[in-house]
Amino acid sequence: MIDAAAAIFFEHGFERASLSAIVRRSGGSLSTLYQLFGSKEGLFEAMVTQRCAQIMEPLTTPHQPGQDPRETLVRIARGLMGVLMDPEAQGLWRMVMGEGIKFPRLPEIYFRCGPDPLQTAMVRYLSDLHDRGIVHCPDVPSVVQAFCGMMQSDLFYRTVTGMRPIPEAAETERHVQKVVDLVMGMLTRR
Amino acid sequence: MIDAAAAIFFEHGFERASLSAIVRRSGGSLSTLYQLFGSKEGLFEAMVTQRCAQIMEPLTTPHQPGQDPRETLVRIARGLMGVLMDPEAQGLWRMVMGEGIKFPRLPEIYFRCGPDPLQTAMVRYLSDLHDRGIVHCPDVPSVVQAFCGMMQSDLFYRTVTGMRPIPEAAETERHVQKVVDLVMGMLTRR
DNA sequence: TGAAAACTGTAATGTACGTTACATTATCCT
DNA sequence: AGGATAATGTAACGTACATTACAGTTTTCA
Repeated sequence: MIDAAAAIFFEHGFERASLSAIVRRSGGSLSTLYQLFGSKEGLFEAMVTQRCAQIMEPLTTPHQPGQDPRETLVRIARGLMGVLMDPEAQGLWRMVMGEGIKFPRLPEIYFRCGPDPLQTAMVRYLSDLHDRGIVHCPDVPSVVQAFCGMMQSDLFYRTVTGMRPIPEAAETERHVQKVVDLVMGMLTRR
Repeated sequence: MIDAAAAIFFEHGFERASLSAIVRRSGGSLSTLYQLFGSKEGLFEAMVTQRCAQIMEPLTTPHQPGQDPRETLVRIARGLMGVLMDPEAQGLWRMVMGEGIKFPRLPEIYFRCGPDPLQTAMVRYLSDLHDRGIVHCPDVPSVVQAFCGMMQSDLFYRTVTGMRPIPEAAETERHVQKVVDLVMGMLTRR
């Protein structure tokens, strides 16, 4: 039933999504829906909570400090790119941005599941590299911020708004390489 | 009347905004609204079109090639930051991201008024500096993308979703300086 | 097996709101 | 001034939909 809710909510938005449509798709009954979630908002929150954890899960994998830094960054960037270009994750993003003011718990859940773990893991990883003298980076948080910001470029915004289709793998890979190049420049320069 | 529509739409979103509320606020009459705009969607589009041009206007100012590059970048970054942290612009952003799928004309209008002019102007400016040997930058578009991406950091996302209040001027200025530092690093390095 | 709990289908209720109709009033132009 | 044009106020219409009520059915499990 949460799957059906996700599909309908992500496609139409909160207000336009009708509970009858969700029930029709999920196969359950309206009564059970109210039994389980209490209200439309309850179902919405439960769905977002579940999907946040599920969609963002690839972003929480820790990084082994022994590997080549560039390869590690590329791996992280590819994982992030995969999430950014996932149609369901894009629906979730639109929900968080569009309904976040009406539902303050949405941004909380989103940041706690996605950006926060990714950024703390990256800060830990890069700080470790810096401490061991492998890279020189006096301001790790800023570099991590820069990395995340650069990943979410026009490519992402134009896709999430439907202005262009999901890009080919080659195009996302080019973007990954470009961002990692720029970040590596920030790490090795003096 | 467009002012009232903007206030109500930006605060509540398209579906939750009621035409009666807009009329009550604007002082006009429901009949005139339909006379002028034809429907709720018509008013919405007219409002977004008007506000896009108005809000994004500071981003379209051209740059004099004679000035110090860093100062120019700081000036651009401050202007962009001013727009990003403007409550009305944030409402517009939420509309474009949240309702863009239902209203494909919204992203079109938005990109044409905001990101597109800013980026082409910056590309022109930096290419000129490169051609004249003032900076070294073989891939200007990527640097411009990086600049725009870094400006829209967590600071912006957490503010636009209501997770934190509009930041103090000192905080935005720190962010401006940090981004410009990183971009200058991309321009001068080898 | 048999009762308790959970699930289902359908109908009813209430409400909010977009949209239209229409009669009335104000504004403009020559 | 006076007719044409636009603006206003109000009421009505229709619809979509969240929510509840209730009676019937299935599942669970001891």
